[in-house]
Amino acid sequence: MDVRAPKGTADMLPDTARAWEHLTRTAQELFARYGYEPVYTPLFEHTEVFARGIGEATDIVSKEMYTFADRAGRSLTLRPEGTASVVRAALEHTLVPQGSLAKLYYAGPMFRYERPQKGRMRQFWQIGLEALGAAEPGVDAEVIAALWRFFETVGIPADNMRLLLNSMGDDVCRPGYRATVAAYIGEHAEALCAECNRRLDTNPLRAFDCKNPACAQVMAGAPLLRDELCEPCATHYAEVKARLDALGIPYVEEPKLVRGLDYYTRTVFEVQADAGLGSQNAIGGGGRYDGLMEMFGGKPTPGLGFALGFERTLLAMEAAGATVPSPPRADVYVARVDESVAAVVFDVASALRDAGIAAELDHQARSLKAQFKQADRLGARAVVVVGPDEAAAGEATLRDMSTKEERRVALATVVDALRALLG
RNA sequence: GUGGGUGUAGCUCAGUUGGUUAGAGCGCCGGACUGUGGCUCCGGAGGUCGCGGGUUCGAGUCCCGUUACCCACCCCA
Repeated sequence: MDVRAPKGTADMLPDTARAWEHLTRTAQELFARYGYEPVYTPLFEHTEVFARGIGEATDIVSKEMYTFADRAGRSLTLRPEGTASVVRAALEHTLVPQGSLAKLYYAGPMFRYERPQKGRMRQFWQIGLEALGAAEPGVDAEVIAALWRFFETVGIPADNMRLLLNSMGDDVCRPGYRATVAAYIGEHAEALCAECNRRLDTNPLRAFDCKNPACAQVMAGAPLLRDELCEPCATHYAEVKARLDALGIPYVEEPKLVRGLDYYTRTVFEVQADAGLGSQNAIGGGGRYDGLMEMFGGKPTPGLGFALGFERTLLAMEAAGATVPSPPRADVYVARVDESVAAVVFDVASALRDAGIAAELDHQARSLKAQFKQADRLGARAVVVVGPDEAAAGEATLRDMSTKEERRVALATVVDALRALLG
């Protein structure tokens, strides 16, 4: 049997798992302050949820989904992102009745069949947040602020990040702009790569993302949506920027920022961090999707959200020297001099644990010296030693690891004595 | 899907123009007048040299294939 985890997946070993718990805990505390509540949706959905929500022509749907048939023949897909599922759940459970606002966040694994590289896995972990029901620009600023503050909170300095911002317009102004860009591409077909030409019909705006130097040069001269937004979109965009300015959150307007998921409208944003990352430098991103709920058959409901990548965030944190808290693994180590007192030691450790004190003991009949070394490694502040002498007297020796002071206490008072010692 | 790089002890890596029992550091275990830590010293365990062919008297060292991982393109968190 091959014991290696499947390509593109990774076991979250203790250090990484602790980091994940730290980030999710940080998200819980921070997002709660912004009024968001947790939500968990299934790891797989009917394929249609993603196919229609994200867009048939997108890379994610056309070539990166883990799609399979279950035993009853249903076509299911492992979620490649979280927004479509949350919106589907909001529709199913009417989380956004007329005039209300649903503020939700989630955390968990996502799946995309891609070639793994630095910061890109087939199973990767995201924390995301969605605000459904509000069209006002203030929500855009709130969501972006939550994302930005999250990164700052986990220790990525603002100087190491940059927030890219753009508006993609809406149903009123985007179609016209799209046609304009398509026409522009048509005029410069000769100078553009095959991929850009191929996307002329499906998604011409993606040509702005093309890293082919020739394409980039041509697209640099293309008309910008920013200059052709309809009045409402232009006003909305200006308002979002004003709110961000007021919050003191720095952003860079990036007219060429075009997200790869079809559902985005108006505000789109991305946070990039260079230090520690490879070419996958987007640690978080998102945008507004005012037409998504309707696309699923619901009433027109505005909304927006973001997702941030756990693995990439961790890389950026490490590069910034940010650390994950790692509490001592044991407050107390209960050591035994020989096997004759194994039962006594076990009882003492159990009593400590029942009393809420993290206690560890030896299970391998190791030497006392080895037990002390272990106590040291675990960060134990005290060691309780029990040997034949102590056992015979119904006592234990209690050693304060920092002062090296030792004293004998009755077994019955060990818990209280340690409570006092540990403070 | 395309391209490049790398696969030697648990981890990070050395291994000379192919030549006898494959090494180091860290980690782990044990010991330093035998019931005690963080330092130091000593000792020990631990390796199908990714896998399969081939060349050769002889391959970790050369050739071919294969597989895994890494990085990049692409795309995205």
